[in-house]
Amino acid sequence: MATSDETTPTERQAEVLDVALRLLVEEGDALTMAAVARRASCSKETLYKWFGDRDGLLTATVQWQASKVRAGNYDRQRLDAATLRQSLEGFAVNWLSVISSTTSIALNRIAVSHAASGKSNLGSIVLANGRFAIGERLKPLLEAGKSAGLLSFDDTEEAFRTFFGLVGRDVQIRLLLGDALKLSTAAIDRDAKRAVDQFFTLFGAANRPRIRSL
Amino acid sequence: MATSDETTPTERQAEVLDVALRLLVEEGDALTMAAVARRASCSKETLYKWFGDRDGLLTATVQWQASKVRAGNYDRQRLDAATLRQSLEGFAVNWLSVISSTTSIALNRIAVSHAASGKSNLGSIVLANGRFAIGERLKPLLEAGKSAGLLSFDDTEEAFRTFFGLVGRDVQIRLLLGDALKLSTAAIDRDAKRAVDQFFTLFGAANRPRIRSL
DNA sequence: TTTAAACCGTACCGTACGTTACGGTTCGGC
DNA sequence: GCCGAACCGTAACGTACGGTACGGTTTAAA
Repeated sequence: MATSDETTPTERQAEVLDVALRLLVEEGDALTMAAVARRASCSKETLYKWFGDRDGLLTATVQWQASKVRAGNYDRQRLDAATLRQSLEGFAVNWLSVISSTTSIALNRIAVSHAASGKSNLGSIVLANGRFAIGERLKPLLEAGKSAGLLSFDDTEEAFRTFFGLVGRDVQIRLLLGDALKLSTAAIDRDAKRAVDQFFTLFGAANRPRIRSL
Repeated sequence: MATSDETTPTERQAEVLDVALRLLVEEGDALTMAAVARRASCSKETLYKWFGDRDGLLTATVQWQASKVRAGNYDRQRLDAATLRQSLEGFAVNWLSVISSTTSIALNRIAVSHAASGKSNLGSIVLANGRFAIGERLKPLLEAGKSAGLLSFDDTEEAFRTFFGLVGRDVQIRLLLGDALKLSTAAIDRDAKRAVDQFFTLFGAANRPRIRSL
């Protein structure tokens, strides 16, 4: 399940991976080894030496992007209602920003295509660094909120999945399918607040806040 | 935006499209014209005559599947709370069943891949017959619920998108990325009820029901 | 200065597949 | 029974691209 044996690339390799990433965003799966070599000013022979084959290059590229995104966990000291709300909004803003970025869209598309023929594990890599990574980072916060008497739920995983749904809604599938949905940072902030409000309405403990009106 | 000029296929063409559909589910985008011809016992020449090129065949196949799925709209007479809840649960069950079906997964994957290179409009077709079709069918029900004093919201579209998020959560993206998520009909029923409960908690009018506990 | 490894650029090979061409067969209309 | 349209099966063409080979160049250690 973990993203195993991803050895950190050298500086030159990182350059190549950045080129591959850019090309992946521009051309999607139509990316060719020749194009990467040309743009990165390296030989195809080197590409094959470093990454084995095309799948290896794609895998390394996806992992390279993932390694750039890992955000630090929120530490939870002095967790009051305001802090919890703020942290949740932070997660929501971050997630919406990620899934609406051209990079995420391109990578998810590649991973989805490859998940079809099971010929590589790009799907699990993206899943592990996206949906599941954010889950593992968010769940401690939810449980802290529960311990602090701010939230109420039985199953942390279920609570998280609902949060996930309230935040993402139809955004990711629409973007993946090519809908020209535009998310300004203002819209993202608004959506994040709305999602957190709704989450508190559903899972806020005892004295239900209802601060903002819908 | 509409799925234009989809002329209904002849019986023989429908056979071929069914073969293509089956092949698409089995092999994803690795489907070849030769494979379709072989399996459908028709000549490649005929395929090209009927569908123009590979993209034409894929497009026709996606539209063919879409034409099979169109469900009738729910008519809303005597709309009380129980009926509304039941209708919403019906929508949720239906939607979860669709997105977790192998056919939907395969078609969405194809559409996502093709949306990358913008070389066809499979993405918009799938979107129009999935996310947007269900939206157009559900929104009248939501508005009827509002008129009947059972629901309370300002923006129907926003209310629908929240419903969409509560129902689908992380299911579709996980399945598209190859996660081995299994949804039994029992689990679908449970999820549908949970989503509708949550929806009523968020948008139920005035005297908030809270029938089921979470 | 020599030398070997790493690497660049380019040419080359093999193959898969979209697309076209064509001979043979079926079938409905006359 | 004759004809042409539609269609089947197969063969052939062209090309794009993954993968390999190789000569020339840089780099750095000995």
